[in-house]
Amino acid sequence: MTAPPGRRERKKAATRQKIADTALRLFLDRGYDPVGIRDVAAEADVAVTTVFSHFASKEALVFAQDEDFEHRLTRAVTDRTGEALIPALHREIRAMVRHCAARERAPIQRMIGSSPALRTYEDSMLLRYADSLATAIAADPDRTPTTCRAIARFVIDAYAIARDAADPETALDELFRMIGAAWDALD
Amino acid sequence: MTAPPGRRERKKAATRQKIADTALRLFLDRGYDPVGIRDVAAEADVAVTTVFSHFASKEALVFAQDEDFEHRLTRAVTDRTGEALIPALHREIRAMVRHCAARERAPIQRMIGSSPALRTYEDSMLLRYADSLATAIAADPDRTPTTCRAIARFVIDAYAIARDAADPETALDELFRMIGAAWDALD
DNA sequence: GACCATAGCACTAACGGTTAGCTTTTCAGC
DNA sequence: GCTGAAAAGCTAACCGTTAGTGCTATGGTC
Repeated sequence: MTAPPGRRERKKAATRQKIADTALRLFLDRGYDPVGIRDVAAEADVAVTTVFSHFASKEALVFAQDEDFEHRLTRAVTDRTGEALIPALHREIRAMVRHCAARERAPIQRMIGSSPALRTYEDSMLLRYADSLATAIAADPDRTPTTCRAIARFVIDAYAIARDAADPETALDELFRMIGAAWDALD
Repeated sequence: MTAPPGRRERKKAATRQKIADTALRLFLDRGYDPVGIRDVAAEADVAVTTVFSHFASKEALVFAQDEDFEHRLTRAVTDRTGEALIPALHREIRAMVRHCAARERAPIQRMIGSSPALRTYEDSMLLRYADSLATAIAADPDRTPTTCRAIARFVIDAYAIARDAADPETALDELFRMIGAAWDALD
């Protein structure tokens, strides 16, 4: 994908990574709210403006690694060969749920759950994913825009609900049974 | 409900109303972003801290009137006598969509639509409504928590999607056909 | 190898939403 | 009227975020 990264881009990526790592370390160590942007910048040895040139907001620092979720979701729709839409999405969402339930993610999830700002940010992030997903689904000309938006949001809902459930995978199966029924009701 | 309001509470309510009215007037007049909290406070002739003692944030000023939506939704579930769940919710959401599509609301909707901060705030507000609604639905012991949360979020999705559709009422009918199918799939 | 356009970063200073700390006013009940 | 508490006020700050400006290193071009 990136044949000759070039020194400049490598340095840029390194700076970005250093900022993200430092921020996550400080957040997990002292808590999200008590650590200020100025603290992160000082610890990463960059200027405050540099932090904001790499990340749009303080909350974005926490979700720096989750940015490919959006692409994975849309590719799960566009790249499928013959497979039906709902099962493909089911599979992808299951992988995402598993990834977030990994043991190493537990402290991060706890931090997100205990900060209203982070929760709100994640919710709006997921809504943006739903919009992208709806666009991808709408490539099928048989479905109305309303239907596509609905399925997209239902799928995102399923992710959010299953992740917080006691038994995520079982809950996800149940949720996708509902989504499948909703999808099939459009004849 | 509130037998003797009392002078103190009347004055408090009046102050709150004055702040909300002033804010909405200034926002619609000069735009949401350009008008600061200090402008609103000065124009309403109160202190900045008084504004924040009545409203949790600047965005909340815009949605001061929509606070009974949450109660209307939960009551639509708890107060129904024999009526099935989904039709009752369909009726209530239709009323809410109609209310928001009223001619007098157009400038406000336009303002909300053109401000990312307001859009995000409304989205998180709707998610809170979904949580309340899920709790109300969960009063029926036959349904799992996961199912209740799913239906609640689907219903809120339907509201959000229908409101932005070209033909809101037709879209809402289609969306509730999907929700009904999802609901019936749980046997 | 020298030259230049540009991207990345730094620094200062500010803006705007939000809150803390504390005083003053206003109402309700005795 | 007196008192305790709620409401409102004032000041001053905190913190995320941005504008403005300039410096430096890098990559492409001659």
